[in-house]
Amino acid sequence: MASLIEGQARPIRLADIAKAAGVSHGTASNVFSRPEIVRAEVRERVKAMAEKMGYAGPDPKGRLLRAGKVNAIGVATTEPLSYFFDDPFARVMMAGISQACDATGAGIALVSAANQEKLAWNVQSALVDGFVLFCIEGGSRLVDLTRERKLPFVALELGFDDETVSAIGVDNVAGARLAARHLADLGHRRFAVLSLAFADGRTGFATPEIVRSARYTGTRDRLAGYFEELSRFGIDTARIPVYETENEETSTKAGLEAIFAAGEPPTAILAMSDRMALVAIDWLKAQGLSAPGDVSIVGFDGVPDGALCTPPLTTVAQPITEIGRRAARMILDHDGAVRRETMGVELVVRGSSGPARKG
Amino acid sequence: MASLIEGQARPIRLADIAKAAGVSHGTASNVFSRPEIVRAEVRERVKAMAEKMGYAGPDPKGRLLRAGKVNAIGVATTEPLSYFFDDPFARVMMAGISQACDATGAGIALVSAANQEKLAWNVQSALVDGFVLFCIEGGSRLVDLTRERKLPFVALELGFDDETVSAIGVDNVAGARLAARHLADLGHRRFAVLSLAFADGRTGFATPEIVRSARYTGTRDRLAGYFEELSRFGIDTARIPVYETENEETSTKAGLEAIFAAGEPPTAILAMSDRMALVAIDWLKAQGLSAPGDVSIVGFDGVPDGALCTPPLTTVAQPITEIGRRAARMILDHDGAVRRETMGVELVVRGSSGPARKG
DNA sequence: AGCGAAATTTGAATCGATACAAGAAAAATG
DNA sequence: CATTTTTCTTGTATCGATTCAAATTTCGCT
Repeated sequence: MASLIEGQARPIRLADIAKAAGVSHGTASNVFSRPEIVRAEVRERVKAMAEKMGYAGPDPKGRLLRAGKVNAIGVATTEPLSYFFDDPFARVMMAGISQACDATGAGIALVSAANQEKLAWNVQSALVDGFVLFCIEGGSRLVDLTRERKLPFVALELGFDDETVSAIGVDNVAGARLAARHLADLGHRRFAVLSLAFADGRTGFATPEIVRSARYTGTRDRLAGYFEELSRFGIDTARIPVYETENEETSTKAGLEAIFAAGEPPTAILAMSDRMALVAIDWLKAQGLSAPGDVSIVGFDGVPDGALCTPPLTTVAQPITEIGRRAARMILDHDGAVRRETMGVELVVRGSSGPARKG
Repeated sequence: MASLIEGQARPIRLADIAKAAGVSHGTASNVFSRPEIVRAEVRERVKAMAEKMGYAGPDPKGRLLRAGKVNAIGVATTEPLSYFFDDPFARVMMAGISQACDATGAGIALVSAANQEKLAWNVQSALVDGFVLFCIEGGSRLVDLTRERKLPFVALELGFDDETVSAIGVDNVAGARLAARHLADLGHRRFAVLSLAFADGRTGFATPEIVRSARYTGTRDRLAGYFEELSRFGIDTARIPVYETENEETSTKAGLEAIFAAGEPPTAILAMSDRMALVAIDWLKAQGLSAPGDVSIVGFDGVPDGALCTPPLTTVAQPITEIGRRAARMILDHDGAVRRETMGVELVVRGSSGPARKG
């Protein structure tokens, strides 16, 4: 059976009601966008006609072309869209972005795609005034793609050396040092590192070679911070296993297995993300090991979940919400300048780290 | 100081590079949208010119007007945007919506506003092909506003009698009965209800009068389900306090205080949302009462947080993700028909409910 | 009634692309 | 070399509004 929609040939345009009401395009437009400059009588006549003809109001598609501004910012990632709602880090970040958008009445467009072609298309065709980029796996490609749009954009997590792109991130070296010092102070001497990616698509133990040629400087900086600090305690960092994961469960578990399979197990794990740290806590429990009894763990990020798990996670907390707010504001009040901001971090000591076992 | 942006008079258009490359609009357009039909030589010439002039590629604003389809669905609420990332129920729902969008490559536009005028404007000007409406507080206004756009939309939570709007919800009566029976079976006889709103902007104990004239039929149905079932156990439902909250912390605590201040305290609380149930658990702990020792609690929704808290929450679980997926698909493959779907619910018994204390 | 000022209304131009019928050029065929 | 095909290219119309200078109407006042 034919639906109501199919009945009407095509949607009513502003021009249609203008003609029907016997006024010009311009006046009809004014009735909706600046009603105060139209004579009351005419205004009512046009409105009545619009009502009668079932006019849906000025179509934003038309307005947009004329006005040029969408009043929305795009948030893009190479992950699927559900990442924004599943990942705790992303959620907190989005909350910050939301706050800034709420304050100015701007909207948020979520942009993503599983595969490369679609990502390109989605970034190219997103109706936004600028982008906030979640630079995780594949971040550099995303930056290149976005640059093409010639719209303002901010990369989150400062993962790039490239000084020409605006970015907000944290002091990775300082944060990593905080974590390392905390564990060293507790007497730990045997460490392992669960690392984020140094380059796209890698997984497994990272060689010094890989570290040196890291594309993601954030990862490199965190490792550098760990090592610098541990060196000061006389620890031979060359012997510390560094396992690169994809920051999710499977590869993190693989990393833990590899780390604990090889020789003398660590008494402390430095994880470059809370996500990996939380997986590690679960994994240890499953192995019959206790945290912090047998192994201490310190994460990085400061996601809320870390406070809720058992034991609660010691971590290097980033001001995630504030980063999100600032990123959104950078787009919203964009002035053409490239800005690179570095935020401070804070060590939050909770239950997952404790004194090293004697012996 | 003048920025680079101010330097160039205005962004380069497709027409500009067409002229510069000595081809027509049409050909230039084809170079980008259907490169295969343009002779290789010409194609390269145009592309080179585009590159040289710093053309950002076809502007989606222009394309949109011509094409008509945005390829994005709007998700709207009367709450601030951060609601989508803060509220556990919303998050799970959004995950479902995201999955459907990922599958078809569609984008998601988040629409909201704190105040009424902005809400109207944001709904009117959202660049989307349809809406999914989170009908919470103020949902009916949102529906009215959205209807004006004459775009397909789906109301979540079936909160309306209005049979002309597409909606997806759950069988509230059946779900409520499940919860009530569970507690009655455990021997409870003194109940209290933490209720969602019956109408906008109300808070406090609900009179039969208020219940009768409920605008939100979802709330009414849940209450009816509770009462029907409890009646079968010979419980006088007229004596059960029903406190209407705004489904957040403050008013829920106020409700608990009011309930426990009045006469004989309940041994079981029926909460119409997990959110309220979780607040109740915390509140009881703070009062030195234990759940389920002193008071049993059963929630409604089945958000993941409920499984994690202490004690874990017994609740009536909705298939939230599936609802989200279906809602998004309704918009994505819209066919003009009004659809109203009712999903089943499931009682998930966890630690927050236990046998009633003797005496 | 007549005149200038103020308030409205008009209509063409513009925003930036895509679609398509028709024309032109190149390639294939006799 | 003429003719038919095939492959490209062109130019115009269209998508749906907003803007703004110019034209017109209304109004207040003498």
